[in-house]
Amino acid sequence: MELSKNFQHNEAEQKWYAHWEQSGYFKSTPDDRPPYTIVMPPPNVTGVLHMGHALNNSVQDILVRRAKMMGYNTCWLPGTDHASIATEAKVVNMLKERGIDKKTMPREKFLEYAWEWKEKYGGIILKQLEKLGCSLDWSRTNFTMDEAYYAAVIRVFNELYEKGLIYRGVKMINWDPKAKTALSDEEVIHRQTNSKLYYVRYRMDSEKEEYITIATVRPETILGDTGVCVHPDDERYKHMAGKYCFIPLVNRRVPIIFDDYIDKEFGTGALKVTPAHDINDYNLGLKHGLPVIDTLNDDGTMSEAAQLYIGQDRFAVRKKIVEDLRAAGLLVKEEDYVNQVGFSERTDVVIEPRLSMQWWCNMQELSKPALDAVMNDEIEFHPAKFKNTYRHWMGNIKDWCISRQLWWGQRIPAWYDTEGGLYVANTSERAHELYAAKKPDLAAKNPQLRQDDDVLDTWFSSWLWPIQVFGWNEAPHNKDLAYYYPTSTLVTAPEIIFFWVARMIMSGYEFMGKKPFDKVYFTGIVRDKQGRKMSKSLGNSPDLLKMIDENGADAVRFSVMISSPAGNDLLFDEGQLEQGRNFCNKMWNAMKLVKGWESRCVDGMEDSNVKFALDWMDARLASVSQEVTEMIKDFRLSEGLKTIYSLIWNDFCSWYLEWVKPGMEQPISTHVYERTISIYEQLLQLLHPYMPFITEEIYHIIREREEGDDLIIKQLPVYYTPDATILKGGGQLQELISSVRDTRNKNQLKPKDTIRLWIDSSHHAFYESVQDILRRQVNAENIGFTTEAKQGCISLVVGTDKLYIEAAAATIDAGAQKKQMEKELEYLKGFLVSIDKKLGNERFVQNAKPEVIENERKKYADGQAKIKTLEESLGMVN
RNA sequence: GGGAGCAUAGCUCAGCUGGUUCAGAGCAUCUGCCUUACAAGCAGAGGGUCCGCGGUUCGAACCCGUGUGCUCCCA
Repeated sequence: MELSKNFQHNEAEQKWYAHWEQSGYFKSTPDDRPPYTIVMPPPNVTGVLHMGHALNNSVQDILVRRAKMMGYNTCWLPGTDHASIATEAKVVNMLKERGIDKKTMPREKFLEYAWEWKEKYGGIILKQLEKLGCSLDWSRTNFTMDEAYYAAVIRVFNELYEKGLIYRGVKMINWDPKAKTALSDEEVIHRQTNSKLYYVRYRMDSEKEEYITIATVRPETILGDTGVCVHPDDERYKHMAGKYCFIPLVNRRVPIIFDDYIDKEFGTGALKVTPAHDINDYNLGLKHGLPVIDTLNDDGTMSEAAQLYIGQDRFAVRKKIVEDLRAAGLLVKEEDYVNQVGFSERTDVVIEPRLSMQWWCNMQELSKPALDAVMNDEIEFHPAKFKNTYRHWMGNIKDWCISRQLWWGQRIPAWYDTEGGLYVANTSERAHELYAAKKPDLAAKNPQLRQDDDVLDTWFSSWLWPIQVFGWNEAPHNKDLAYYYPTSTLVTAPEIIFFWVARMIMSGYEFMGKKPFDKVYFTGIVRDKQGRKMSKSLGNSPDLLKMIDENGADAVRFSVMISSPAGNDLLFDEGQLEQGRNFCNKMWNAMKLVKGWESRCVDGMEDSNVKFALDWMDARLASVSQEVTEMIKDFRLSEGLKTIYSLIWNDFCSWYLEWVKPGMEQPISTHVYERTISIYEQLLQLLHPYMPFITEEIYHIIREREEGDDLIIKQLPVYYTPDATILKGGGQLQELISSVRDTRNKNQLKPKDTIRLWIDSSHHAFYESVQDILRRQVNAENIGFTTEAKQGCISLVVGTDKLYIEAAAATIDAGAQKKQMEKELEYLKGFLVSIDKKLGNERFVQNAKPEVIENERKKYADGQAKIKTLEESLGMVN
C-alpha cells in the first residue's frame, strides 16, 4: 500500500464516523454492564456550532469514549432546545423578510412557520457535531417541543400548581420591549453603563416660589412620578412634611413622603418615586399608598398615561424631556454617572422593570434538597469552587417568573371563563370538566373557555431534560430510566449554573426523587487571544466547520483540549491548531516508519541489544497509563492530553523508535516488530478518546484487522506496576545520550563525525544493557570501558560516571570544559552545604518524616560522589 | 455594596498532601543539522526576585495575614 506523505483527515473522518455509526457503537440499550450516561446540554435550534460547543462536546466525547474502553455501556444522548425567545425572534425576522408581519396572523399560522423553520434549520447543529466526531446515540435524539416532551412539561405545570407551588400574580418583572415578553431575573445581564444624572427641580405647592430638586438617570419616567421621598432625618427637607409638589410638565400634584430607605448622600437626598417602573419605588409606593401610573407601552414607547410624547420611544423621549425641562428652567444640572443597567440576554435591549400579571414558580421548597445534595457532595461539582456560587444563589432564591408573552413554546395549560375563573388542567377537555363541575349553570349556557395566551419559559422545559429524554412522563419506572438515571456526568458551562443546572437538580429530586447526575463538570469559557469572550456580536469566534475542514477534527479537538485546564477559561489561539496538526503528522510518520519494517522482519533474530528499549517503553506505557487514568478521573483532561502527547512524541518517537530502529536496509527481529506494533496500538488507544479519527485510522493500517476489531471498542488492558529500576535506567540513558550530544555540539563535532566513547563507571551491567543503543545514539563507532583517564579526549561527567570522547575531528576546548565543570562543582558544593545544614539541624531531624530524612542523606551521599568524580575529572583536564 | 478566583520563563499555563520526580511543559528565541518516518522535522542551548511586604515552620511557589493589579458572579 502506498502511504501518503501526511495524514489525510477528510477521507478518514468520513469513513470512520460512518463505520462507527453503522456498526452500532454509538447505540446503547440497557444490559448487564454498568451504564455511563451523559445527556448533552441541548443547543438552541437557532445555533450553529461555535468554539464553546467544540470544547463542551469534545469533553463529553472524551469521557464517553474513555468509559466505553473501560467496559461501561455508554449512552450519550443528543438533542436540541426550542429556545423560545431566540427562535421566535428568528422566525419573526424570516417573516419580515418575506414581507409578512407576525401581528397579522393567528397563533396557529405562526406556529406552522416556526415548525417549518425548525425543520429546516433546527438539526444543523447536530449534524455539525458529527464532524467533530461525537459518539452520540442518535436514535435517542430529543427536542424540547416533541409531543411527548411537551406533555411532560404540561404535566409538571399541573403537578406544581396542584401543590400550590405555581401561582399567578402581579409583580414587578423584567420586561423586554423588543421581544415584548417578561424575562426571569437570570435572563437579565447587568452592565456598567455611562449614563447622565439629571438634577430636576419640582415646584412645591406653596405660596412662595419654592422647589425640591431630585436627581435621576431616567428623566422620561418623571411622567409616571407619584411622589417624592426624602429621609426623615434630613434637615434640608424637614419643613416639607405634609406638603406637596408638582410633577414638571404634567403638573400632577404629589406628596412629599418620608422614609429612611433614602440615602441622604446620593444626589440631593430627594428621590422621585415612580412605582410603575422601578422595583424599589414600587415597594415605597406600596408602603406609602402612592398610585401607580404605567407610562410605557409594551414596545417601550410612551403610553397615553404619560400624557406627553405618546407613542414615542423611551430613549428619544429621554432626550426630548431633558430639553423641555431645560426650556422650562427646571433642569438644574446634569453630570456624568456610571451605573448598572439591565439588558436582555437574548435581544440585548435595555430591560424595563414593569408591573405585570405573570405566572410564578415558588422555589423555596424545591431548592432545599437541591442545595443539600450539592453541599454534601451527593452531586459532585468539578471544580468545587462552584459550590459557593451555587449555595449563594440557592440560599437567596426568589420565585421564578415562568410565563413568557410568546407563541413558540409550551402554552400555559390554564383556562379562563368569562368571569375570570381559572382552570388549570392537562388538556382543554379536562379544563372544561372542571369548569362544568364548578359552575354548572354558566357552563351549560356558555361553555367557552379561553386558554392563557402565554407560553412557558424555555428553562421550564429543559429542567426536565435528564428525566424526560428517557420517557419519564410516559412511564416513570421504565427500563431506560431505571438503567440510565441518575446520569453519570453533566458537562456544561458555568454561565448556566442557575438557569439550568440548579433547576435540573430541583426537578430531578421533585419528580424522580433522585439526583439527575452524579457529577457536574464545568468547563471554562472560550476566549480569544486577547481574553475576550468569544461571541457572535464581537465576531471573534472562528468558523469552526471551516477549521475542521482545513485542519481535521482531531487537530481541532487537540487545540481546544490542550489549552483547557480544568474549570479555567481557555484562551484559544490558532497556533495550537498547528500543534495538533503537527502531532497528527508525527503519528502518521511514525506509523510509516514502523510499517516500513514489516517486510524486513526476520524470525528468531538476535535482539538482546534492544531489549532494554522494549522493557523501558512497556514500563513507561504502564506508568503513564495509570497517571492518565487518575487525571481523567479528576477531570484534568488537558493534563491528560499533554501527558499522552509527550509520551507519544518524546518517549515513543524521539527515544524508543530511535533505540530499536534498524540500520539502513537492515532486518529487524519479528519479536521487536510485534512488540513495537503492540506498544503503538496501546498508545493509540490511550489517545483515542481525544483524537478518535487518526488513531482509528492508524490502528487499522499498522495491522490487518478482523471485522469488528475497532479501536473505539477495544478494552483497555490492565497495567501492572511498572519496574522502577527500568524507568530510572531509561532516564539515565537519556541523560547520557543528551550529555554526549551536547558535548559533541560544544566541541564542533558534526553529526556525521564518529567518535570513540570510553566509560569509567562501576555500573557495568547497566552500560552493557544499553551499550548498543548508546553507541548508535551518539554516533560512536566504539564504546569501551576504562578505569583511568584517557589523554587527548574530551572528558565529561554524567551522574557519578566519567566519560571520555575520543574524536579526530574535535577541536577540544579544554578551557570551556574546565569552566563548565567548575561551575557545576560550585553548585554542588553549595547544595551540599544546604543539606548539611538541614541534617545538622536538630529540629529537622526530630520533626521531618523518616523518608524525608533518608532522602536528604541519600542526596548528600550522591552529591559527594558526584563532587569526587568531578574533582578527579577536573584534575585530568589540565 | 456582597462573594469567588487569578498573579510562576517573552507568551499561554502546569505545579495535587509544605521537603530533589521542585522551580516545570508547550509555544516563541538562539545554535547546529535537508541524519532515507517526519524541515509540519531532528539534535542541543539560553531564559524565572514563583506580584510586593510581613508571619507560621527545622523547611514556603505551596499555609496565614496584608498591600497592589486583573477577571468573573451576584445585588
